[in-house]
Amino acid sequence: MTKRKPARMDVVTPVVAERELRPPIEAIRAAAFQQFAERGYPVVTVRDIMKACGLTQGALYNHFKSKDELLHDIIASTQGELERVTQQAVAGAGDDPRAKLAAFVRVYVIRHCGLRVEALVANREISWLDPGRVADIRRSRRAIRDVVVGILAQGVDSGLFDPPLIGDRVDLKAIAMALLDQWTHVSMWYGPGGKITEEEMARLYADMALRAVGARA
Amino acid sequence: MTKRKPARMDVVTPVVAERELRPPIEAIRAAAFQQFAERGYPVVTVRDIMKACGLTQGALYNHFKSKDELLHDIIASTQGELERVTQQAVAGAGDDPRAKLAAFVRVYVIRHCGLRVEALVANREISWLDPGRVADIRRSRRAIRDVVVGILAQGVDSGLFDPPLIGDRVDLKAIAMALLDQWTHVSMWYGPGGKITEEEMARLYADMALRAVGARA
DNA sequence: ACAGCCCCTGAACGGTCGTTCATTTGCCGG
DNA sequence: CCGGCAAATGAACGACCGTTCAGGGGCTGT
Repeated sequence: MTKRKPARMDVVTPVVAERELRPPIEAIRAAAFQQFAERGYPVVTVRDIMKACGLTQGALYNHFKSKDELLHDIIASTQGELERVTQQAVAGAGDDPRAKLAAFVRVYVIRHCGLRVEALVANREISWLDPGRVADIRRSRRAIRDVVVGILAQGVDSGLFDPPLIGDRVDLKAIAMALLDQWTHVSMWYGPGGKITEEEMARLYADMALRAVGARA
Repeated sequence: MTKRKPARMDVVTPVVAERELRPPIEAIRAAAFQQFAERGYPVVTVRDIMKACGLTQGALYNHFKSKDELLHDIIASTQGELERVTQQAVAGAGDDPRAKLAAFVRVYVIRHCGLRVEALVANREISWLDPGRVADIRRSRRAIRDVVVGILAQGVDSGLFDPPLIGDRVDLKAIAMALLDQWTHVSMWYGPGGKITEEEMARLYADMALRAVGARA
């Protein structure tokens, strides 16, 4: 409702107005994020996004080449940060693969509880991307999976993990996929309103994972 | 390419032509199924679906009231059958909750490996449905979850399961959700081309589930 | 043989989409 | 104070959407 003049107001920008995402490009990103998460990329129109941040349709194209580029921008930054924080968590967890796995799960699950919106967008909306643009997202996802596979492999080699077999072989990739599916999709049903805190969720999922891979007590 | 006359051909319909899904309504369902799975409900047009089964746009409305009703028809039948086969599997597994859980996982996972398309549609496309139409789908999903919760509760009561705690309480609903997420999303990455058979997948997932809930050997 | 009916056709409708663009706005350095 | 420029406007464009409907077979029962 409040008309939004281009807004320069003062040399000292009021602190309250800080939260209004001053660079319009950030406002667009934020608005698109929320709308994509709530309703899905194909049904959210450029007009929707721009109205949500007090601009008109045409202004989008001063900042992004297309609606598609906007989505890619959003997903890529989210995915990149996920890759970064998980690798960092594992690196800071010492040598024990059990601690590494627990640290990974904790960061991953908490992130998917708290940033439900981002997780949802990144996981559900990739398919709308140009084939060319989706490649680097898939690469990042494979990289994250390989971190898990690496932890599992170390655990098996050191005799600390005793994962279930397929026939007479272990398929660490399949196990990693199964676990990641489980962790990723907390974002689909966890609500901060419930009785369980994010920290409790993280612990529950870590427990289940350690049990599933047969971690020694 | 091949023009498709209304096709009645003979009293004895050739066996080869059997596979062409004679009742057009079935052809529409099948075509819609595949297209929704591959590209997603909002971007698949009525014209796409009808062209895929050799008809024109308008013919859809001889069989369905709207595109929305078509999606609901597809999802509801898939979901209903899933509910049926899982309940049946549990009922035929005897009294031991470990056997019940294993039987449930087996049916559920194999179904999601083999009917990847259906599973994908049912799980990804509900959000496009009218709010009114989605209610019974959600009910069915809750029913399936409650079957799992029931099995877990029986296992805990009988001392055969020792699931991870949240604080000092068990939250069987959260555990059931976590497991179901894991089982559901095999449809997102399992490919029949790989080295693992559906049966092996089922066994792997059952193993992981039994471990996760702390089933006694 | 003919009526009746089911079903398909394909043009048409009203809307909305992503995107473009000429025009206007308001800030900035000098 | 002014010229330049980044950025917003909002009308316009062409395409395509879901849906409707008048018209036209070919089948079936009598």
